[in-house]
Amino acid sequence: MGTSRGTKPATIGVVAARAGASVASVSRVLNGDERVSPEMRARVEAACRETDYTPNAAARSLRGRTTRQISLVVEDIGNPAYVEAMRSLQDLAREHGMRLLVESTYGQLEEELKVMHDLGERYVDGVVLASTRFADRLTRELRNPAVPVVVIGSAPRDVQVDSVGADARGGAREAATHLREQGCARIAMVNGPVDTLPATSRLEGFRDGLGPDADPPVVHAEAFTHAAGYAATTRLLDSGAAPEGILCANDQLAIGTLNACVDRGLRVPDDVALVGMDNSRDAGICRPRLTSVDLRFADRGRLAGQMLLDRIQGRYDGAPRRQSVYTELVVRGSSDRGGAAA
Amino acid sequence: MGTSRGTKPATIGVVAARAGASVASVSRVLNGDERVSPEMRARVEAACRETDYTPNAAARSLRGRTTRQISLVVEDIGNPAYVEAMRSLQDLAREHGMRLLVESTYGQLEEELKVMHDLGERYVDGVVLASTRFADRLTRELRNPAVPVVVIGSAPRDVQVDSVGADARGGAREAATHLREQGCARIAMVNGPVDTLPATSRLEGFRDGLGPDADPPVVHAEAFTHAAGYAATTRLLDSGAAPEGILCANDQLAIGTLNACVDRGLRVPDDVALVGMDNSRDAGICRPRLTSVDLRFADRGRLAGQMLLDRIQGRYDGAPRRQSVYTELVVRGSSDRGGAAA
DNA sequence: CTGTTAGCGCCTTCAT
DNA sequence: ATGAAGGCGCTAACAG
Repeated sequence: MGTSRGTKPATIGVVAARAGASVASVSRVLNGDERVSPEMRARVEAACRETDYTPNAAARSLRGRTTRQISLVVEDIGNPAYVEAMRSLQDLAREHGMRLLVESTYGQLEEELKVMHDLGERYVDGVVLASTRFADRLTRELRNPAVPVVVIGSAPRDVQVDSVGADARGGAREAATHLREQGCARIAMVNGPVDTLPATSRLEGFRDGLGPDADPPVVHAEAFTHAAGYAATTRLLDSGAAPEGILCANDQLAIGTLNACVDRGLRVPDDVALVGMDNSRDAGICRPRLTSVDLRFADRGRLAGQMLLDRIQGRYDGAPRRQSVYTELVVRGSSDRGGAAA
Repeated sequence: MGTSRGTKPATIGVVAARAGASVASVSRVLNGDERVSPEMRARVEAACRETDYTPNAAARSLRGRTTRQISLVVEDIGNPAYVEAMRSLQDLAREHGMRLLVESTYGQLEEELKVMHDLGERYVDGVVLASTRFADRLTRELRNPAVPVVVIGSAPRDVQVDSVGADARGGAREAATHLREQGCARIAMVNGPVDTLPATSRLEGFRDGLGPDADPPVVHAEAFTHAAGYAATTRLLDSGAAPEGILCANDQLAIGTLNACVDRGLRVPDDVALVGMDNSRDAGICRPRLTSVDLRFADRGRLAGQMLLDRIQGRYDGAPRRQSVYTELVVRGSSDRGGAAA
């Protein structure tokens, strides 16, 4: 026979009738308008309770042209770094009575384009975009989005959009330097897919750290995942490189690299020292723990959300702002050949 | 000066004007109604393109009383098992032109209540709920939800709601039996928080597997997290239990347990064999790899989504349906004392 | 095949 | 302090 969901929800009109008031008064009470007598307020509130009234989000959105929803678009929600950004963003949204939608595009340009295009439907008030492959088409799409957009990560220089970057290049440089200081003779890099922005900047930083004369082996993984890191490292080791230190472009790759090394009987950090990037949750759950460059995704998620709210709530309406956070090398056991850290 | 977002989006009215048609015709074209002449269709489509028209989601929702959004409510989005459910659910949603909202409640009853209450706003067409602590109040709330709800996990017997369970008790039993077969003399359990449903059923299964005469040590972690698993295991080992096998109530706890063992110099699986539950991504990223009971969260996410769509799209309107999936023990290195598996 | 129109539920001037 | 009424953008009758 079906559930009792048949009883359709009360509207503001029903509440008004029940309270012997006008819809306007009910609306005022609902929205905390001062200009209502205490008795009226009491009657309306009682009526709301009695009718189990809840405002209709669609009607409010249509009328108020605001949805109280924001969206986070990431490439792969399996990546713990994005999960951290998501979490802080969700907390922020909640503090402001907003909801968070999550779209995972799996690095498919088509998906990202579709998501950005759908923004025209205005089902969200704004978007935080964490994308690694800014193709030309997406760039163009971003020139005039229907709602505010804030990018987490490196936005191309010619794209005019708010962004919260991190000095990944500097972080990679520091990591490479650290590996040298640990006495690693040959240092290699397990990088991300060639066509991604992070791969570019992190490789630059890696080379910065090793100096212009070095010609270090670099392999590119097919994705920023454990499996891809494992496969890429296998290729690297099979090539006979025999590195004493490896910088991985993110922690997921580093975990894959760690496992590849372990499975070959290499001792970490004695035979080979490892450094990852992101300092995500992954870094603490392996043994040895992973040295990693903290790219502060949680902070950046919140910062991005704040910039977005500035736009949404009209507090800021100027030229695109580019924020950048400091990065920090967190040394743990995977690279500590002195023997101090765990 | 601000961006060019000032140009407000075209409505169906301007498209109609531009095409020299009525709004009805435009609406028909938009919705694939057959009863329009090819010329009309062409004109309207051109006008849509020229005006860069995109339908307004709020107006459609208000009119059609459907939002094309569903929501996933989980306790902790940091748990990879939920991430898997989320992923498959998002894929399903996308296939049906729907969007997914994610709410992470961190096990706060207040948050869950609020989320369930907000459903009255009808900002989503339905909800998939993955909750571990069904308090009485939530149970009551669930008695008459504003939109369809499907539960992933064990719904209490007296709650009338669609659900997709897994035979966790049977899985735990199988895991305990497996540990016995591996020759573990003393077997302990690192369980989840006492007041959670999974903790109960998994403990039952664990006891089933060890037999009625056993009185195994059981510690309860404060949460289903790595850190809590580490802490609980430390307590267990400090108590002098010296188990040769440990069943952990989920993979996150198991990772924590693994690290606690490693940090104490215990060899896994030789000194102590470990089994987790969920068979999430975590199980494959540690060394040794984690033996785990597959609770099939990805499958269950999709199944839950399908049951939800059945309700939303009116294909099913009967009594609550309870599905349950089989579980499967996946043996890996952490418990393999024979020496076969990796 | 095409157009006109009512109304989804709400907020907000504008009057009183 | 309260009420009446228009309209947000769209779809689905209903009329022609």
